[in-house]
Amino acid sequence: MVDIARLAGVSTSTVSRALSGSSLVNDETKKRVAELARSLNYTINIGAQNLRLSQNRTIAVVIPYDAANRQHVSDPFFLSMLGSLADAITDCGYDMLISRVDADRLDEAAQIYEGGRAIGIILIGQWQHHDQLNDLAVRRVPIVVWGAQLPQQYYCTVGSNNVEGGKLATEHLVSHGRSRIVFFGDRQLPEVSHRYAGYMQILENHHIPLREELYVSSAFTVESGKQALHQLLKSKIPFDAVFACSDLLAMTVISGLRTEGIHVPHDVAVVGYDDIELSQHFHPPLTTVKQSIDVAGRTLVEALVELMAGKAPSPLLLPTSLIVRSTSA
Amino acid sequence: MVDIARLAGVSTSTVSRALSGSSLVNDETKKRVAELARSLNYTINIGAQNLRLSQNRTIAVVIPYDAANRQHVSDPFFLSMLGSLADAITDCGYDMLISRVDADRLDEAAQIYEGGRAIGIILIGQWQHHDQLNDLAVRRVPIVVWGAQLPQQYYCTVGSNNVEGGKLATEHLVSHGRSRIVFFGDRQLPEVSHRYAGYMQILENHHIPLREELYVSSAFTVESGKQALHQLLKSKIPFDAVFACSDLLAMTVISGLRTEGIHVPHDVAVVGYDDIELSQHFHPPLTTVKQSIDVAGRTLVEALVELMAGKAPSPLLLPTSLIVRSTSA
DNA sequence: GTGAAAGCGCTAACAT
DNA sequence: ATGTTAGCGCTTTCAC
Repeated sequence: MVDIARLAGVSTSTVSRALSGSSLVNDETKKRVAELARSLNYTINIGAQNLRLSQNRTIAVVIPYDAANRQHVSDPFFLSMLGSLADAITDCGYDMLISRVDADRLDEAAQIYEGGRAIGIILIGQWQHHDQLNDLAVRRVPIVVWGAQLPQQYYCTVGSNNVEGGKLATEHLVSHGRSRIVFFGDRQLPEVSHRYAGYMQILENHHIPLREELYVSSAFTVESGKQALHQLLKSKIPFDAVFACSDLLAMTVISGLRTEGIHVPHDVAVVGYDDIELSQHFHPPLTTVKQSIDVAGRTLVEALVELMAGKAPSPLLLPTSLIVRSTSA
Repeated sequence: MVDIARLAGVSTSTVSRALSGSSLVNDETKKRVAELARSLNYTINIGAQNLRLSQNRTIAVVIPYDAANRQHVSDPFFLSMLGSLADAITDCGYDMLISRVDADRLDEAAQIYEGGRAIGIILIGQWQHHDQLNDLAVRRVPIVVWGAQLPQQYYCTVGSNNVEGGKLATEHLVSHGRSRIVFFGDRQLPEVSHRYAGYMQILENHHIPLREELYVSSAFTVESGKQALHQLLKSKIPFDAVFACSDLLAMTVISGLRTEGIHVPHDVAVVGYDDIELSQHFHPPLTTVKQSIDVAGRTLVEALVELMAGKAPSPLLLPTSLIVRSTSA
């Protein structure tokens, strides 16, 4: 900037004003400065500008990871969420910083905000870290979490209506005459526990006994899904349907069943969750509970913007819908 | 920082030194400062620190978008790349900024660097923007591009060996007795054109005539794939195999063929490209050319780090391998 | 319409 | 072992 000022024969103040389009500066000077800047490939230093203005246009997206398995992001739904957020954040004129933090040290996420790295945080992956998230909210860190709404919650969540999703899937299976429905997922996770609540409710409505042995715990990975299915088959517990907590898990289950000669949907009906793009191309095309990823991304950003504006957005529940295809008919 | 200094009864310099673990400061003072900082939830302001030290630990990942279709990131391979980069960048101790820029204004990417927003750029999506990328390199912007190595190239690329990939797929199909192999993709794109070159070469080796009508142009989207397949089927051109330029496209093709009563692999063999996670769970499990996403992410980051260190890393070609499953047997 | 000067939050000589 | 001072690149009062 000093260089431009020297070359243009004006002061840095004038250059600054010219570049920001201030009306106080002579049009001719403006033009001269603009040209000089272009020819020197000069761009304003955002860090310095931010410092001076005490401002910032960066939103951080935090993805916690388990220090134990240190597994990387691979679930298609999460990945799509990243894509959706990239678009939504860009569209709102913000920059997007991606940060992975140790799930046991979520408070580190606060430093991104408190250190001025970003003006707000979107966290994907609520897992079991309710208390840590509450701590963040109490510290007044502007944070919006993708996940389930829980009692005693001080932070803002955006998530799909998991109870409804659980009901939709279960009702559909029951209405097709299935009664031994395996619930496939990890109900320790808030979102999954809500889906399980929906599942239980529908069973109760239809006076179908809830069987603990039909609950199969599995994390959101292919590996975990394979193992869980293996256990289930080995146990010889009879079942005629599976409600899987993600499409990835549903596809894993269907593949596994197929290699055992069990036919989907004839022997076992399967319903997934998420409606990732590939689900419609799977064979058989997957019946699933749709969470709209586009809406999710936009809503998360909107909620965060509100929060940063000093308002207190209430937790948001996005509608889910059942997409009936061929794995359940 | 001023506050802490006042409360600790020392100067800001001492606080700064204490916080950075300088050996010049009394252990007792250090402890006092550290405690104060913790209790106030104080974190150093990275922006100011960067400004003062003229440093920066941020790497930008740029994803160009077509202003025309403004379609968002949705290809599973790209998305996985994002995940892989997030891990690789984090592991190297850098922050990751995601930025979408208009594909026709790639020079805007330079501002991310020149404006001090990031110290280096990884660009995913070379498309047809060879010249713009060269301009960036000439401007000495540290940039590494995921894509194909082209003649007259001044920027550094990392990409899989697309010629080899094309050969692998085609050789495999030919060796299974297929001779009317549809090439499914957009050969305007550098990476795809290399795959096409490999495809042509193998046909020539086997004295199989190259037929222009077996080239089917399709972008990397489901929609585009559906349409292209529709055109192909309508044209009644006979074919006994398809080499699709992404797994997503391959799955789209297989679904489309199935609804027409065409059996894969009996009537038509299909080979995809990428080996995304879902390919093994597809039915039938997809034969495909694997690009290792983990290696890709790490390699991109390594190349960029070298580049930033002032070295001139040569374009890198990652090996590909054929994963034979059931769509081609 | 333009310049001089102060300061955003931090660090590193240079004192002491 | 600690304080004083200057300055990273920018914007903005306040003068003129």
